[in-house]
Amino acid sequence: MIQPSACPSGDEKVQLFALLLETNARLARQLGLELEAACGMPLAWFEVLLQLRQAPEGRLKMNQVADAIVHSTGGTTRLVDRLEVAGLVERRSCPNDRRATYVAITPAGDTRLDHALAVHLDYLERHLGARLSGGERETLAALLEKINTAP
Amino acid sequence: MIQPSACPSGDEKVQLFALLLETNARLARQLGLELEAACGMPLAWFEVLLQLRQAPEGRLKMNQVADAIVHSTGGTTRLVDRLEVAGLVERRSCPNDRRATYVAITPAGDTRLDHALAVHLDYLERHLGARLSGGERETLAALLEKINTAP
DNA sequence: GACAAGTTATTGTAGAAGCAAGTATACTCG
DNA sequence: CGAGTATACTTGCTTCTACAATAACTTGTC
Repeated sequence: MIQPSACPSGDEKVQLFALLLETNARLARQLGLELEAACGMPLAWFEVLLQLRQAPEGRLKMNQVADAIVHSTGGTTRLVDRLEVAGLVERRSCPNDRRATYVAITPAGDTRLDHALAVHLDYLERHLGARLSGGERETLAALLEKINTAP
Repeated sequence: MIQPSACPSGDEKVQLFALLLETNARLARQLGLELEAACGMPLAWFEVLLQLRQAPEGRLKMNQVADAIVHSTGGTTRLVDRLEVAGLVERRSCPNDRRATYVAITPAGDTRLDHALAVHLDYLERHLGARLSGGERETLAALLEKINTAP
């Protein structure tokens, strides 16, 4: 034990949190670099496209995108702007609610996402697949889900 | 299953990765807000101070700080600049290697860190403590360690 | 000892994200 | 119906971070 018990910086939860932060940062950084190098696509773009593909009809409202990727709405507006300029995504008006706008993945976006997914899967195989068994990955997913449940 | 098997976006590892990203982003954002509100301290400052306290003699070299918090060295230079202006940290020359500079936590930094840790522990109790058992936290930590091991 | 190659930190510049304010649309209730 | 409130997005501004180039120093080799 590095720190005496009077000092809470050695607390088990503190360590766990720090570990989570670090693991995530390393994975995200590495994947981001590989994605950028291989596809010219920032990780944030990939996240958006993936969320759109998984959504019913391949589209989400702006605020749903923001929530899914945990960005502010302002940041999401600009992010979608860039994706739209790149032609990977398009805005569509929402007939029921004229305040809202849908973000839909385009065919070009679909193609680019396939390419990015190939890179991503290769990356995951090397990092998650090689280091964790299938059972371990399931366990990890279950634990993260538990943390992620709304308060 | 939402997507047919031909589409790898539903792949188990892809989902796991997305979940990791999301969980981390939510926790970091929430903690960052609470820390900022209660202590006027950004999460990045907290991370640096915590790493310094845990280091032997309460100091690290710049590049060790950068690695520990997963920042670029350029970004770390500026981050330490701000911490130094705030008086929470100080730079010290390294006698053995005059290229390197130590970053050491100051008494003021120690005090602020204690305050921030109180907020942090309260936060962790609510989010990790309440949602995961001690055994689950251990398991999670072990799995993250496995991922985190260098290639 | 001196040159080459590698390491460590800083700086210039650009891009991305957040917050807060602003605009437009929808909902609620008297 | 109309005033007031809530929601959805955008925009202005600021801050933070990364990348690349640079400067200072160390190490290895001849």
